[in-house]
Amino acid sequence: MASLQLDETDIRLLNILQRDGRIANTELADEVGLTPAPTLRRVRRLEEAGLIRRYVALLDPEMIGRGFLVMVRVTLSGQTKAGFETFGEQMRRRPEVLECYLCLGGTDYFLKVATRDLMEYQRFLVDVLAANPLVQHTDSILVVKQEKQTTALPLE
Amino acid sequence: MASLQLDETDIRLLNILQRDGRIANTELADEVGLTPAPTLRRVRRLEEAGLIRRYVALLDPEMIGRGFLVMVRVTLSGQTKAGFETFGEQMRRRPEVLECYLCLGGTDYFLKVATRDLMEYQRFLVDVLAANPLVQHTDSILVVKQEKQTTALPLE
DNA sequence: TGGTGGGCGCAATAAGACTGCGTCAGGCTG
DNA sequence: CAGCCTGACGCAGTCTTATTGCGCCCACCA
Repeated sequence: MASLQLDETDIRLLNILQRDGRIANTELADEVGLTPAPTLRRVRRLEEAGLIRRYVALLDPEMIGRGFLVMVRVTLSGQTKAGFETFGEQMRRRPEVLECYLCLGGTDYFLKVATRDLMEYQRFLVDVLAANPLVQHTDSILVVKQEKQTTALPLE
Repeated sequence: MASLQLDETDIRLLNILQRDGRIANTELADEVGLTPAPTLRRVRRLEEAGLIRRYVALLDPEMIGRGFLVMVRVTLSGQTKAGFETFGEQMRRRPEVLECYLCLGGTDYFLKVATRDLMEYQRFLVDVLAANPLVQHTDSILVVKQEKQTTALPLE
């Protein structure tokens, strides 16, 4: 895939869209100093190239009962291919697991889990992780305060 | 704030918008079986209540040179209020730090860092964390594979 | 210096976003 | 039980955006 040459304007478009994914094209055009037509063509080009992967709405975790955030380090009992595949698939199915990474560095898997509160997390820990024969050990890191949380990737 | 009663339709709207934040209101209306007018009114209500916090574009990390992901556990040298505030502020300013949490569980801070590659991460580790007098110890967990990564929170 | 490709703005059309208004169903009150 | 009130829906009309064809211009190449 051609890595797609990005100019100054493309970068500004991407930064704006990372901040406000639903901005009207006309306003987007104003902000970058172009007319709507070429602005839209640029955005479409970025979407089609796959550089813009998708647009999403971000909800308030507190308001929907997902304000309790925990980072979990998981060590599997054996490092087998089937074990890895199974565990990954299991996590993919769990709605409270927002992120699941296979890792290096003394930990097999790393999870970001969102629940309503400690009690609900405890249930997840006991019923899903501890009860899982693939899991040998876990280490839960409870989030007390979110200093920073962004989906916007820095460009250049 | 009234916790805002959500019915079946609201939940469907939220799930759709978490998946596609830029869907046209007319199409959204079709998907939930309403006409565009009340659909738009519901969405506005969810936005104004703060339940929908914002809309964003998600970019492809690989394509913009941010494909190398590391989870970092950071222990500060002293647990002082000023130290915590300073460190949090410093991380907020670093573009490669996507997330920064103050934590319980044997770790003071937890970071999610995105760089181009190992070399760039190493620079961050050495120049930003190791060189920081507030930092006593760090533990880097390199992500090898992303099994799951979503911004969509499960509803009810 | 004429040829060429890429990207821009213009302008017209189609599509979607908004909003005022009348209607209807459910819950509550006299 | 009938009338009242509230909330939410769909209809229509208006206004704003999105989308696309087209001609123009500039930079680069031969």
